[in-house]
Amino acid sequence: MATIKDVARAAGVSVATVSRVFQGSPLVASATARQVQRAAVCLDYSPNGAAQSLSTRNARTLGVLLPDLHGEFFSEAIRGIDHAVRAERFQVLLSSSHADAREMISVARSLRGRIDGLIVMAPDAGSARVIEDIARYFPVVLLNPGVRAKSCCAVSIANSDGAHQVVRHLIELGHERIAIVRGPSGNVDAKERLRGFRKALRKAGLGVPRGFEISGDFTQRSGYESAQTLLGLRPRPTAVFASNDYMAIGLMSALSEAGVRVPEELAVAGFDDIPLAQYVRPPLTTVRANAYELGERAVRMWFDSARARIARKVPRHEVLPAALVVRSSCGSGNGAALRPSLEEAGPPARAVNQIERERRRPLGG
Amino acid sequence: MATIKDVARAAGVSVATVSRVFQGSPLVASATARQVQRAAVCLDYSPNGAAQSLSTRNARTLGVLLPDLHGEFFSEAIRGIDHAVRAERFQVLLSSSHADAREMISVARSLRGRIDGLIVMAPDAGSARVIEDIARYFPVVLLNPGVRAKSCCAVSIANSDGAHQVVRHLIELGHERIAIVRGPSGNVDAKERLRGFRKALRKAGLGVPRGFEISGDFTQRSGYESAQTLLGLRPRPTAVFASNDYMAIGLMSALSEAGVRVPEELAVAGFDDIPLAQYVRPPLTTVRANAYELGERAVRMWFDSARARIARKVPRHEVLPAALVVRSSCGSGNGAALRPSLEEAGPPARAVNQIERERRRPLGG
DNA sequence: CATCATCTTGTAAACGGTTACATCGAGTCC
DNA sequence: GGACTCGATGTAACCGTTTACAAGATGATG
Repeated sequence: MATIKDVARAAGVSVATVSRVFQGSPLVASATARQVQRAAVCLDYSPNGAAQSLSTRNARTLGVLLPDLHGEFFSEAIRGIDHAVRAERFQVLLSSSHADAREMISVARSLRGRIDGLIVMAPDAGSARVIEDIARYFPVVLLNPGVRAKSCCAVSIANSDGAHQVVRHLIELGHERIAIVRGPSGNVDAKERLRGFRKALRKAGLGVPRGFEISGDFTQRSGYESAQTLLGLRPRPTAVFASNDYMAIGLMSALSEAGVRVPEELAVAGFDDIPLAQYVRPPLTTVRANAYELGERAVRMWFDSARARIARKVPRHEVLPAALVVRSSCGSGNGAALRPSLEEAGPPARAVNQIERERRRPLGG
Repeated sequence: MATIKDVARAAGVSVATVSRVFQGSPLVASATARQVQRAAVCLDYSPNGAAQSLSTRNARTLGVLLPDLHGEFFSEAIRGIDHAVRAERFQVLLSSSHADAREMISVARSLRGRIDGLIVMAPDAGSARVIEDIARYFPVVLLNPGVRAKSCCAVSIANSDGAHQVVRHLIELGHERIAIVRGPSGNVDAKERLRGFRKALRKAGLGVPRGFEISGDFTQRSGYESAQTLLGLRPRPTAVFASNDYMAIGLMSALSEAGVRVPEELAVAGFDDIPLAQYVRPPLTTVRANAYELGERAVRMWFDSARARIARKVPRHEVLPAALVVRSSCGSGNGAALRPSLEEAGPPARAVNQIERERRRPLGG
C-alpha cells in the first residue's frame, strides 16, 4: 500500500505538500496540486485513517453502544444514527449486546483513540455509575435514559405521556377494566410506561384490580404467553395495554387462536408503532415512538455539544413527543384517526405528517 | 488522558515494559507487572487504539457495508455479524445506505487503516466492478451476492431453491394458478427467487398466465398495493408467492380489508421467515432464510480466510440452505408441520431444531 | 538596490504505541 | 572463576500522518 511518502516522492514534493493537497489547503500552487493528485491516483493512494487519528487526535467516528439489537426499534434507531452521522462525514462504530456494566465499561475503554464520542442506549436502570464512568472518557449522549446521568446530554421518548395517552383513549372508549402487560423489570421504558398507565387510571378514578398488571419482557413470546394469564382473570379486563408492539402482536396472535375477538371481546393497544403494527389484523392502535428520529436527534445533539465546548456544564435533555396512533385494535376503528398529544410540548406537526405520508392508499380506488 | 509514557514514569519502568504488560507478555517479572498495573489503574490509562493500529498495522475492526438497513432481515444480519465479530474481540464499523457504486468505493477507501477487512452486502447486480475495486484494498466477504466476484469469498442464501420449495408446496396442495409478487428489478435475491418460482412451475408442467408476475419492491406497501392488481386478474390465481415476508404481510393486510379470506380464497406464502411471520393472522407459510446465521457465517469466513493467507486464490462460496416453514397461510394449516428441504445439501437438522425451539407453546396448557 | 511582504514549499517534531535488538545480572557448568 | 545461558528490562527506530516553524523565491516598494 502506498503511503504519503511514496506519493511525495513520485510527485517530487515533500510529504507536507501532499498532506496539504489532501486536506484541500489553499496554500498549494495549483500546478503542484495537480501533480500530486496525478501521483496519488497513479499509486492508488488514500490516507491511512489510523495515522490521521493519531496525529489529529480525532477519529471522525462515533461509537454506538447498545444493549442488544433485536427487532425493528433498534434497527430504526441505528438507521437514524447512521444517517445523521454520515451527514457529518463521520463513521459509526457499533457495539451491541452488552450483558453487564463491567463489559460495557471495558468495551468503552477499549475504544479510546478510535472514537470521538459515544451514543449509549442503556435501558436498564442502575447503570448511572457506568455512564458516569464512560463519560469521563468521551462526550456521551444517552439514548432513552432512565438514569439521569448528570454529566451528559440525553434524548428520550415520552414514555409515560405516551402510555397515558393510549390508556386515556381506552377510557374514553368506555373501558373500565384495563390491564397492562408490563415490560422487563429494571427496564426504564417499561417502568415509565407503567407509570403512565397508572396515572391515567388514577386520574379517571379507576382502580387496578389485583392481577391486572401482568409481567412480560418485551418479546413477542411473552405477549403470547400473557394471554393465558389475561383470560384467566376475573373479572375479565375489557382492554389491555401491552407495553410494546411486539408483545401486543404476540398477544393478539394468542387471542386469535383462543377464539377471542379483538377488539369486540378484548381491546388491545401497544407502544412503539413499529412498521408492522399497521399490517397485523386488526391494525394495532399504538403510540408512535419514532426510533429513527430518536437516533438522529441523539447524534445531532452530540455534534451540537461537541461544537459548543463551552456550556457543556448544562447537559440538555430532549424528550421526543409520543403520538397516539389510533387504528382498529381498540374498536374505535376507522383506521385513520390520529390524535397527536395535546399535553406535549413542541409542535407535533412533523410526526403527523410522517404518519399521513405512510398511510396506505385505499384499496380498489 | 494518560499515555503509556505516563504509566511508565509512574511505575518506574520503560514504555516497552508497560506495553508488554498490557499485551500479557510472559517476559515481564510478575512483581514488575503488578507495579505497572497499579500505576495504570491509578492513572486511569488505557491504550490508544489509533496508535496501536498504526503500529501493528491491524485495526481489530471489520467494516460492514450495507445498502440500507430497513427491516428485520438487516437487523438480524447485523446482530449475527456483531456476535461473531465480538467473539474474535474485534469491533464493527458500520456504514449503510449506499446510494451508488462511486459512493461505496469512496467510503471503502476512506476506511483504510481503520479496518482490516470488509463485509459487503450488495444485492444490486452490476456492482461486480465495485467489489473488485474494493477487494484490492482489503479482504472482502460478500453477503448474499449476485455478483460472482472472482476475488472474494461469499456467503449467500439458497434463494432459488427456497422459492422452488415453497412453490412446489403450493403445487402439492393442489394449486394450479400461482402468481408471484416480484422483488425490485436489479436485486439479485429477487431475481433468484423468481427463477425458483418459474422452475417449480415448469417442472410441474404449469404455465404462468399473462400478468401473473406482479412487480413489487420488497416493501410492505408494495405488497399491500399488489393486492389490487392481483384481485383484478382473470382467471384469478388461487395462490400467490410474495418474494419476501414484508410484502406477504402487506398483501394479507390488503386482502383482509378487501374481505378476501386467506387461505380459503387465496393462499399466500412469503420468504425470509422474519420473526413476525408467525404472529400475523393467519401465520405465514414462508421460507426460512436465517439472516443472523448469514451474518455470522460471513464473519467466520472472513476470519478463516484471513488466518489462512495461503490458498486465498480459491475464494469459497457458501450457500446457506433455506427451509420451508409451513404455517397456515396456505391452507395446509396445522401450523406445526415443517418440511425441510430434501434437495438441499448439508444436514438441515440445525435449522429444524431452531424452528422447533422457537415454536410457541400451546395456549391453555 | 536593499527591504519587506507574500506565496509556496520543505524540515522535523510530535501523536502513542510496538518490537527488534542491545544490555545487564544472576545462575550454571566445567 | 571465567564462559555461557537465560530471563528481565531498556533503547530507539518505526508505523503514516499533521503542522509549527523555517526558509527560499518572487515581486513590490521606498
